[in-house]
Amino acid sequence: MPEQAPRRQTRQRTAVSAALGAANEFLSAQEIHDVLRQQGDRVGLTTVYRALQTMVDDDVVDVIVRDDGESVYRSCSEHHHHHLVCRRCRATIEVEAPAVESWAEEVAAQHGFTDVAHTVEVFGVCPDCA
Amino acid sequence: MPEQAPRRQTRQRTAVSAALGAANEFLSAQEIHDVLRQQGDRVGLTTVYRALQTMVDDDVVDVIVRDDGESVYRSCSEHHHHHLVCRRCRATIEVEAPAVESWAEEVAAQHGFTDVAHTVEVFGVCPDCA
DNA sequence: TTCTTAATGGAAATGATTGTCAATTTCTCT
DNA sequence: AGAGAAATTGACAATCATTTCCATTAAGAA
Ligand SMILES: [Zn+2]
Ligand SMILES: [Zn+2]
Ligand SMILES: [Zn+2]
Ligand SMILES: [Zn+2]
Repeated sequence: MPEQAPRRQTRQRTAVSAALGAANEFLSAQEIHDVLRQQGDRVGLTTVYRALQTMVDDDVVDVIVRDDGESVYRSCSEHHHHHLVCRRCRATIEVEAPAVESWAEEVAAQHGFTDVAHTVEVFGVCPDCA
Repeated sequence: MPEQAPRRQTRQRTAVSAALGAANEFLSAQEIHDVLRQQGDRVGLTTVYRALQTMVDDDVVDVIVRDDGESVYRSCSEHHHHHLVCRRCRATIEVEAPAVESWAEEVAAQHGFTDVAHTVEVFGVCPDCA
């Protein structure tokens, strides 16, 4: 039973959530902040970071860390999935990976590992960008 | 034919390479710098960063970005592989993932993606730490 | 040995993220 | 509606890994 922290509904959180919902790609906190500013939504950058953090904690947003170390966020479906990301336009498709799930379990078990988790991302160039 | 950049053999690069070779785990640049200092090898932190970067470019070192955005490095075998990492002691095992390789190809092809790459890491608690 | 140029390293700069804390706002209770 | 406790906000400072700068050093070819 994951402790439900109290979450108050504020203009700022609604704005961040809406911005993420409108995008199909992973966005950084700074990018979200920029989007909001251009829309006229005045939200502090610190607040954007905090809103994203709570959304990640609540499992309503996925976060991945890019090669350059910057974290990027995306509104995703709730069931377990992975991502197919275009490295040109950053369009993102959620994909299921049953073969990977079972492989991860298997290889972990073979080596006696417990409490297993895994990260899987696929990158490429999408048809539109090719 | 990947352009071979000229690489001079220096005391510093040898030291970094040796430190990585002696470790079984992923180490950050700072950690490598600390290890060298404790051994009496005086190497500038900037130089450690540069040595690691060239090694990554030359494909003799693997790098992954941790959740906190810090890059960590490890001397790995040359063939394509993935990692099973203990989140307690950080012991690392190289693993093959034929099922994952074919799945990645497949899912990318299904969506018309080309120039495909992927990242796969498995985390857990090793038998010694359990 | 001489020379060209890659390599080094200390300090300063960069840039994302987090900490601080007073002011504001949400939401419950009356 | 009004009061009050507690969560939230936001401007600014602080942190911290990594990069940039640049003058000095040293590897390797001739
Ligand atoms: Zn997702
Ligand atoms: Zn490896
Ligand atoms: Zn362990
Ligand atoms: Zn693979």
